[in-house]
Amino acid sequence: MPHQALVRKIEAFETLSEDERSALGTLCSEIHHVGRRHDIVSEGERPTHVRVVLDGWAARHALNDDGGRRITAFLLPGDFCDIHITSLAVMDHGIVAVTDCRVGLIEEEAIERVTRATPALTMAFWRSTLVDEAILRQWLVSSGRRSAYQNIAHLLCELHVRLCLVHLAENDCFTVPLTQEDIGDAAGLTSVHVNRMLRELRERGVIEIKGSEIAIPDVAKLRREADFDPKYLHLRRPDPRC
Amino acid sequence: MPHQALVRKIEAFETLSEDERSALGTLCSEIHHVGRRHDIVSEGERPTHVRVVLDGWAARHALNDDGGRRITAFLLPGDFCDIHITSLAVMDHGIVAVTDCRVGLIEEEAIERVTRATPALTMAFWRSTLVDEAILRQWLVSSGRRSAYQNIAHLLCELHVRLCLVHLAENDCFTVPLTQEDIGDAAGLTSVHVNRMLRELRERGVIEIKGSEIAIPDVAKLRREADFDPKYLHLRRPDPRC
DNA sequence: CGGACGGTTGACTGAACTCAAATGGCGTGG
DNA sequence: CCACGCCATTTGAGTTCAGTCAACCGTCCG
Repeated sequence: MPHQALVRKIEAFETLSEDERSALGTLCSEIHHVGRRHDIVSEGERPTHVRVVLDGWAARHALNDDGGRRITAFLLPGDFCDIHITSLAVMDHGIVAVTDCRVGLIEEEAIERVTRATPALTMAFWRSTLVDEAILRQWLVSSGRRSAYQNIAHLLCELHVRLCLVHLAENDCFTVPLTQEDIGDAAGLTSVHVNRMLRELRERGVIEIKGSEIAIPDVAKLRREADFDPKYLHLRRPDPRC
Repeated sequence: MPHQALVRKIEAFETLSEDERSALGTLCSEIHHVGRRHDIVSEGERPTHVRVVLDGWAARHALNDDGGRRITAFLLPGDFCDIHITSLAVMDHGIVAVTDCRVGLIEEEAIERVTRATPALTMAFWRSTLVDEAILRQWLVSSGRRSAYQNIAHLLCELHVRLCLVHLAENDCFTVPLTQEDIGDAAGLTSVHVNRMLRELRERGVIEIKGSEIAIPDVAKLRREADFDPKYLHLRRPDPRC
């Protein structure tokens, strides 16, 4: 089952036939392994392939001139790096492996071939990019108009749903292989303040942390406190687990 | 010249033939006028057309539960509302007219027809959505990793370039029909603090404000202070004016 | 065993927010 | 043409949330 996550992610948006599922399986022409903290795509690079994360976590990030780093997206198993990036432009930011990753490389024309053949996949790819944008917008709301506490709570809610989609969250419990520094760079906070907010989340009983495992004892409560409404993730059906 | 801005915007990304330019002219099936502060597309709506701003300014915005408002994008003349939105999903945010607007409505199949016929336009549309995403990422960097002063300076730099593209900035001077409240909602700040930062920008001599007219006496200096690098806007050619 | 890395905590600082009041421009209607 | 109200801008004073700096701890791994 090499592309399990990819199929599951796409099926969050569109029901696929057996043929369409196997079409997805033929997409990757090559598979790379990228070690933790190494670049999957570097800033300034001109990508020749579309990439998809098959295993592990990655992060888009931009650096600013006074040494600051901002993570602008997390890529989970099943997520495309940039489905329309090929031959278009130079990367204005980098994508780095947060954990060791298995990354699939897709020929540009393979995407065209598959989408021409199966409109459902075209739809699913489009919707997937629309959702990526919606996530960016929610991060903006979190950054400027939510408290640090809500910001992090909202991020956890988002990760919870997205991990659910690819079966990486069982019983509202999942692995978050991020350092508090990573979370801070994603939320626009310092790692010290992330630590304080995580403590508060623990003390208020809305999350439980053991190492990099996070459990959410009361999903509704966390979502209420986070001002989280999963609508923006545009899931196909209201999955009872998500 | 009804769609001047649209042609100019697209030509920032791809050189067009006369045929392609006139193909753009046939896109809109209908033109609406939307008054200032009225919705162009409302949250919860299921759009049946793609929309393009032909005249005036609009803003994407999301509201959160404690009354906060966050603008996540400004739409300038020539900008599409959402080129892939049709029939895909319910809007998870609204688009509001910042000034009186002329908005073009485009049938979904008109987009398909035009892009099938002219690959250059397909390219240009894709690149345009990639740039929209890049702008979102830069706003995230501004929000969490730049000072309020830099945040606003960066926004002004962005608007300057984008207005240049559609010939709405002559001699580094342009109209910004935003209230300080609007700017605050876009930058993730309060209008009071926006006011203070604008004063500082004025006092430091990097901008001049007269009503809603803004002049930038020294573009390089403003960009240096803002940590602004226009690379992320992926312009086709380094236009000396931008 | 020792060093590196990540997490945790405390004391202090400061940037941005809040609240409040005053100012100024502009359109409308008397 | 003035008076009025509305809206946006401007400024000050006080507050607070998140950042900074620094120390310490725990654990993993070479």
